[in-house]
Amino acid sequence: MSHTKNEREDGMLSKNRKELPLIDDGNCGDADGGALLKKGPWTSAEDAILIDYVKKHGEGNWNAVQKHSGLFRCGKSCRLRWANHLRPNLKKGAFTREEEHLIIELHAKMGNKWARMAANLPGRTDNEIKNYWNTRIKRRQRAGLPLYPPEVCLQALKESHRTSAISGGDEGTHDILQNNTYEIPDVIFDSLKANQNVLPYVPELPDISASCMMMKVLGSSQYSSFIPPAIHRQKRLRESAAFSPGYTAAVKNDCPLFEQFEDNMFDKAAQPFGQSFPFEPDPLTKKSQSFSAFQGSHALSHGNFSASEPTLEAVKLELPSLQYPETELENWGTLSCSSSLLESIDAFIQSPQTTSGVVLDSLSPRNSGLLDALLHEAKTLSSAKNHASDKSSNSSTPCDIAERSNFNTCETEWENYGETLSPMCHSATSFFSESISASGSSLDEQPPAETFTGIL
DNA sequence: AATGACATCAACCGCAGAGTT
DNA sequence: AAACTCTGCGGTTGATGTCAT
Repeated sequence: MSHTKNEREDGMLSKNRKELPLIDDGNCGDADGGALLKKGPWTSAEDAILIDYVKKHGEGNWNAVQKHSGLFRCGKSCRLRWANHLRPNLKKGAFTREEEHLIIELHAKMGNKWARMAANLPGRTDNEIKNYWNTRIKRRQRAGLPLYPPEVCLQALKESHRTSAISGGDEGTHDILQNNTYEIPDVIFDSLKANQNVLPYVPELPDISASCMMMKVLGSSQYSSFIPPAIHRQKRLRESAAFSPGYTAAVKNDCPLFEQFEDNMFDKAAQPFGQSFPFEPDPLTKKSQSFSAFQGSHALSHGNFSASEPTLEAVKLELPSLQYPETELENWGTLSCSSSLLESIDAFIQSPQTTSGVVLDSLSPRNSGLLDALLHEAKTLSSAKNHASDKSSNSSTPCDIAERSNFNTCETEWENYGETLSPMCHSATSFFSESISASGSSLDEQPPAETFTGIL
């Protein structure tokens, strides 16, 4: 591929980029003694030089390449070219189905950790995976489909329950918070690797570590106050900002109620939390920061949407992702769980924990990611209003609650509650409803109707 | 055939962490 | 301890290809 392109480039130095090859100002982010460095596509001649250099000197010390080889490329560029195109054992061509499955699994676990994902896909580069995922995002956004198959989401929910049960509270969360690298246990990857050869996908997913999803949530400013100082503030801001523009636009357009919520709710909601409310009370930035709470609540937010690709349908179509089948990957297991899962969400929303636990809970989103983040948000908001009601047992899991929940009641109450408060009134139920109306057009992305009848 | 929208890919940029001086 | 360098990562952009109209 790259070769073909290079050959073409060699033959036709036509368009501006080739006629006037971009010359770096000399630093390429690095010191290089002031030499003019070329940018833009690599030619096969340059490739040959680089390959030759690496053969002689080995990888690394990329900044020395230019000095020793006469290649007018900065070290970064050389490293990238080598890593993505020239190094041996690179697998070219489209991803196989197995690889696609694996990428989805890995992304559910890790988020946008392309390099680490690449480590689990021999011969593939982080750039390839990243491109694949971004393409997938666009494709599925357009089709109104979730990024993650329900199985992955369900596993996340299960994981969250298990983690909660084991940690008996927020300790586990704190552990994870402090371990901001959110390492995935090797055993999980071992499991993944073991499954690599038995794909197409088996519903019996390896343990989905929801912590990664949570960390995506934590990347948002909502939880920035919980992230230990070890995480660079700039990075936190960057991460939280990554999704914000599109999301903000999306909700403002798709969920007009949020305008009211935005203006009124956070003042109200913040009161019970005092200074602990996890937003910076900067009046100048209040809007965006406040909104980040919801941005953060969407566990799929960070990493699933490119900040450069804000789409209006993103939120309403992506939020209920766990309700959609991955028709593209039809083996993602049964969806029978989805409706109960859905009910669980609404039921759990409807059954906030005791007031005494509210503050603590609000400060400690459990490490289940997607679903718990959603639930956590809902609970937090619900608690702001629902001081008196302590209807349900704290020990109830969403699943337990779901079994005895009244779906309609949930929805009604949320409608009432959310009328002036929250985009989450569109959450769970409403978002799902909206999403259903947006059906994909392409064959592999068309959501099967039967799935939705089970939900609604 | 022309055109525009979308998809794909390669490459760059800025940042952060680790290592070194 | 501070400054510097190298390396790697993730986000983003731009060029090109492909497809539909």
